[in-house]
Amino acid sequence: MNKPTVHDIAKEAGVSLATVDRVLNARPGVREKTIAKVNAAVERLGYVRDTYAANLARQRQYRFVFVLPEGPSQFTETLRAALQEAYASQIADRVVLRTVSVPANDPHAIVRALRALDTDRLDGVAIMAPETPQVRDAIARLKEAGLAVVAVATDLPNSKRDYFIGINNLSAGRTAGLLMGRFAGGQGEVLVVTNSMRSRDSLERRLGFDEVMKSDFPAMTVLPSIETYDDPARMASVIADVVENRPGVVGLYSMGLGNAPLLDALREAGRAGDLVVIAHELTPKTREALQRNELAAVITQNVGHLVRSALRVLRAFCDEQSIFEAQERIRIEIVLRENLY
Amino acid sequence: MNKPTVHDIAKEAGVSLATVDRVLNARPGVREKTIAKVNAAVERLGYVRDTYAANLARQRQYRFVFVLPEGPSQFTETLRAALQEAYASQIADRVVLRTVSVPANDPHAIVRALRALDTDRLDGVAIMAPETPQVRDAIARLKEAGLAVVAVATDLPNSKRDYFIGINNLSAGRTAGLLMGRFAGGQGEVLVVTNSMRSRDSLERRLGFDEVMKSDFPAMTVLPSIETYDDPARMASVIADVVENRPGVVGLYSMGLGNAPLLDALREAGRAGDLVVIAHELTPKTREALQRNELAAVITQNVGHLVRSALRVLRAFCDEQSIFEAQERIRIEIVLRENLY
DNA sequence: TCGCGTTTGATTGACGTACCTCAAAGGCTT
DNA sequence: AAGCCTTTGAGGTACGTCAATCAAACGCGA
Repeated sequence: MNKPTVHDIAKEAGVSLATVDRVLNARPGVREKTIAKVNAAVERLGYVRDTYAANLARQRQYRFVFVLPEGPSQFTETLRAALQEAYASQIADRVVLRTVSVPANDPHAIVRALRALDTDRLDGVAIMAPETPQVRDAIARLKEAGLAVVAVATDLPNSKRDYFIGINNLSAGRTAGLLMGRFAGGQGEVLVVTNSMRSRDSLERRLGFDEVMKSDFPAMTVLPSIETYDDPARMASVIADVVENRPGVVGLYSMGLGNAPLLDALREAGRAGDLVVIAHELTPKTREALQRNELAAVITQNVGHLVRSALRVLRAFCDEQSIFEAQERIRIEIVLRENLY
Repeated sequence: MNKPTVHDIAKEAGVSLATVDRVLNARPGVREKTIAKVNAAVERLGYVRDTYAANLARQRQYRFVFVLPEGPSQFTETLRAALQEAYASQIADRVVLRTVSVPANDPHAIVRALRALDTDRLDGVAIMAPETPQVRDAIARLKEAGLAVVAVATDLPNSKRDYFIGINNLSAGRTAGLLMGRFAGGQGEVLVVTNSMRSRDSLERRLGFDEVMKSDFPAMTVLPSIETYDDPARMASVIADVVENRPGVVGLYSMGLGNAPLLDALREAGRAGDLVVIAHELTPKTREALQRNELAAVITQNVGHLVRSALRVLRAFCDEQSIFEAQERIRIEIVLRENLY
């Protein structure tokens, strides 16, 4: 009735414990025929290795580093919090975690941080950073040293990272487009704002947004993207301009970070709740705006999942195990006033 | 640098291993002062018990049973699949799982199944069943026997269950209402269908739907709920009636199970893609309908989360540990054509 | 200072797996 | 059939924790 152990396998297969061990751990010196016998016994008894006992015996440690952008952004802050939480839970079993902060938009600093990692004392790295040629090289170095490398939130598609954990920004943009079109009734102009179009995320979101607008809501006009460069004053003037000179604007899509200034500017201009406003990332600010009907929808990803998934995937790569894709797929979540949780 | 063990604690506190063990496992025969010394050492070194080594030594087994409605419903089928998956993963470490199927709408059979459970050979039960007085009593018996009991997907609010894992159906209905109102443009009539209004889920969803319709979209009219009793013919005639005699109907909200007949009937009537149709539960059928624009939105819960959460919560109750609420909260997910994953 | 009960220490053997060593048995070639 | 290499067996130690035993030290009142 109880779970079979290696001893049961040995008995069932009619071989010694040492042989079972050799087979299970793919050590050499066992005849094909014997291997088959052991595997058959494993099948018959439905044996599954107790990974925790195994890790205990093996004294396995997973030494991971998270390289994250520094600075007081809501997103990275919640990410850090989620990391803390995950570290305290069972998911971080046998994991030793460290975080390294790097200036968000300084490619050299990122590269320096990646180079500074002691690859001998490390098993895996999770990176959130924009991709540059130097970053690509630094990642190649990590891979050559035999580390597991995953990109988190922002993909590094052209580097040798093992896996990307995050949402597809093209789909996120398409989702925003579909929501915008349906909420706005398929008529009118839409303003698109972001802090910077230099980020791949914004580019991809815009692309997806436009695709859906064009195919599904041809009667709507999407205006060129406006960049605010994290400047609240610029944001305020953009909104003021819309209110005064653009009566045809019915919707506003905020693709990037910095929703707080946007929401403030809208409230100031007296247009909050009047336009269909769609933004990304669920934060205390956007949450409040949803509740006040100042935001129509927020498109987001669950940061807790992001972190847990990163840890699972890093471990899987370290153990050369396969990944259960469905579990690791990060969902594009749509949050309205009523499903704020 | 390495994780501290009980040995390190003993050294740090200047006591023996046996004493550390007594303190950590709350065994008697230790002076208050010594307990404090040990706890201080635990604090200082940041010791965390290796739960897996502990479970290994303790030979801990979690014997759980899932009581699920039988019959070929898409929802329970995906639930069973998710359970299989979870069982194969790390989450089910030291868990021995069994499922019991009961006829969905036979309260007596459910009670019989619950009574038949051998409480001596069981640590926890997860139940998905409608609440009746007899079910309440049966659950009280399980609790008296010292088992952990959680309700899954359908709450049993008046019984002694330890926890409910699932979405708030009032909020789900409100979410549907908000989507319906915005998608339909705040004008026209809405038809509401369900297989049966006798289920608490349908009642609560309808309540939430109406609340939002009334407060946010007063210009819309919500028609009385129509019950189809799982009868495709009845569904077809309902749809035919709408198409012929109800030109004012712009939206359709399907609250319950049985979306397949609904979608078939709509397609037959040539109105697929014409009405704003909102349904619950993501299945292959609803997924396909989203892709064809025959469904505007699906409101769903992630069944994988549901199952994993149930396992985690059952374990937590067995170990008298606290629950990390935020992780166990099941989200109301909104799925459109573009975020089908 | 004796005796008694309480508190502490020292030690041991599990749990399921990994990994190592040494010896024995087996098969193959010549 | 001897010699050699490959395969297998037997046994041990370790991992971190639990749980138990028995002995030793301690504190306290009389």
